[in-house]
Amino acid sequence: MTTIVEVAKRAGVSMGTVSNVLRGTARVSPNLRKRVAAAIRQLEYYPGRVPAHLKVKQTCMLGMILPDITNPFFPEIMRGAEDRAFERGYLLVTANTDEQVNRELQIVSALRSRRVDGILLAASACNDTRHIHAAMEAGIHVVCLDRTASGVDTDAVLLDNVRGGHRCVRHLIHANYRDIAIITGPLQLQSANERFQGFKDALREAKIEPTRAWILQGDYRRESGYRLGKKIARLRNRPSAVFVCNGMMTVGLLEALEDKGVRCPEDIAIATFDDLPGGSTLHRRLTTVVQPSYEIGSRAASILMDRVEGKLTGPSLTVRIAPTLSLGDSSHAEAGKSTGSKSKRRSLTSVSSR
Amino acid sequence: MTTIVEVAKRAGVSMGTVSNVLRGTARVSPNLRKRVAAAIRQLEYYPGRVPAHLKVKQTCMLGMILPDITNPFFPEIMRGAEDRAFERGYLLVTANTDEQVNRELQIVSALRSRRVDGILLAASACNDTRHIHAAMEAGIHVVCLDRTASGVDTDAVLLDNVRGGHRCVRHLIHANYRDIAIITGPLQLQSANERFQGFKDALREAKIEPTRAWILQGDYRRESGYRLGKKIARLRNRPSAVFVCNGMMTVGLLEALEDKGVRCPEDIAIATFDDLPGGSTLHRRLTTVVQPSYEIGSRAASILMDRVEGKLTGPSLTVRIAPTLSLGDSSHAEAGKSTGSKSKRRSLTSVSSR
DNA sequence: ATGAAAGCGCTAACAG
DNA sequence: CTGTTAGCGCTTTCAT
Repeated sequence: MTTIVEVAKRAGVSMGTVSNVLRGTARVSPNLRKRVAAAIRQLEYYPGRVPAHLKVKQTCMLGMILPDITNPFFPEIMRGAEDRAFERGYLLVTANTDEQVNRELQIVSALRSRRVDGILLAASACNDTRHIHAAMEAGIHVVCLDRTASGVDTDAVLLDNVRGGHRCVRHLIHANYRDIAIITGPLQLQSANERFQGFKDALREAKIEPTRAWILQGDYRRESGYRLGKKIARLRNRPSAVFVCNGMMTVGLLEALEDKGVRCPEDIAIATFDDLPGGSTLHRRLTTVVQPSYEIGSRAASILMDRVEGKLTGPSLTVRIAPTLSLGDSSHAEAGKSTGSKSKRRSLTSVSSR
Repeated sequence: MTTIVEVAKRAGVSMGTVSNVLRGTARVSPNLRKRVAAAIRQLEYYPGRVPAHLKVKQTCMLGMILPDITNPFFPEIMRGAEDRAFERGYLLVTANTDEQVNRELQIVSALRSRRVDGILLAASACNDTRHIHAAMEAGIHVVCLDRTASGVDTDAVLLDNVRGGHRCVRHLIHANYRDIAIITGPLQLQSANERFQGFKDALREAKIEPTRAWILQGDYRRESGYRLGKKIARLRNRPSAVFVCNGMMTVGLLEALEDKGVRCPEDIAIATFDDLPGGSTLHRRLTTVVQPSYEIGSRAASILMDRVEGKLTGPSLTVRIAPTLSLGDSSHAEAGKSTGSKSKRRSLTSVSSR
């Protein structure tokens, strides 16, 4: 492997000079600069950042820990983060936890040993966050994404889940559904809890008493949507609408309903969090709370790099991002026969008007 | 930051000894070993791999270059690769090219400067592969995924595209469709070309003359599927079936058909490469050539690490992975009204029988 | 079995 | 402006 010394020798200068032209640290005479450039080209020298890191305490690598990139919610987040990172010369080291704290622990450890400058974390549902604490104490910046790590004071970029759930359910109520079931996420997860809260708020506002049997706890995964969908289909007093707290569960729910011959929206209305996998268009019949995932990743990465570079200091920040309500016809019984009407997508704020 | 020296001091041993207990390089007396362990715990010492790399020429990081993680075909590949990598102590540094060679070039460069041990590459469609050549000459192992980099002799894990296309189209023919259109991928891409080849082979076998106007070139992206779908819908002599060469374009095609009021399969049959985003179940009506994406990533990563570790030597390997044909009813006109029949999924080999 | 010491490739003072 | 030099944190001989 070619090193800086060889380049220096070849160009007949000192390694300090080579370093200087490479990094622009100091002014170098055009003459030498040219010779160095030539040597670099001839030797195909590739400056290595690894040893550099020993001096300059930066690797320009960010860890990105996600539950599962296979969940279509996350790739967009990753793109958002990557695009910002790449612009600023950072690379992303990514890993999936499958929601297992144990794995999260190993990953954090692996990232620390590689000396990443910071970590973007969509924390697994668990109260044991000692590893996060430890990392932060060691000076590694952490920005939480989508969900916070419980009991740790980090920067965070989160969706305004309460609001999303609230508006979504309110929409159902306004559309004249009053018997509304909910399929929640795993309630130990902050986001799931908040969406549930939004649901309850909306019911309370409308003075609707929540029905026990219509509160079904899922785990954000397809299987649970399927299982609970079957349960709903079998219910003697079936709700007229379901609010589903994420996209994967909605996929499962739709399968279950199809299997049971329950039609949407004729027999039951659906409104859900998350675009379904593949973008909304294919499923434009669904009414969904759309999360600006790309922006979530993008904002989080920017904050993280600002911290790393010292451009951002002070107490930790929490950014709440507003979701958007996309109106399909899964929540309008009379629209059942519609053929291919485009869904309207409005900013949530504007939806507040009836 | 705690360093190995401080640990050594604290434990009252030399840094060499600490290193030895850490890496198990040499036998250390239980006594000292215990003291070292204690010191490490007290100081919360986190061995860093960065300086280690200066001696041991390995970073245990693999680069993974994909066109776009947002394309639902890739997350599974990434999981496959990551799972294998993580097992063996490697981390993945990922980046997306958006099919732009220029960006690919920058990424390769960034990865090289971080001294990754090897690169998993789903190459962008381009003939200029000097950067790949250069990387390989510099001793960085490259394994191509899904598509090869043209003109470079690397290991590769590819789908058997010709076979997939062939079987899929043959299935259409057996189902009595003879007027078959194709929406290809970008033909400068090997995979697109091969699928097209499979299409042609199947027609030739059935002695069907290909119709010029039914050969539509797309670019694997949704928009092109939509555009070409409209074109098909407008055609005076409309084909009775379409073979679509990837999932994203099928999404577009379905949209276009819906917009034009063309029903599938009553008006036109569809068979496609790739599960649609969200898993097959939601779209189980579609007949698809299913790629074992997880396995592709998994195999590629294993080969790469074997190369890196010298467990695999010799000429470059090409693994061809067999796809699976999943029969839906999008390719059976009479099944149009079916409500929720499960799709049958058979191994391709068994499909060879009529 | 353990310690001392010489680098790995690069950066950053510091002299000149 | 340019060269010299002293590390960065760790591994790895090589003596002991």
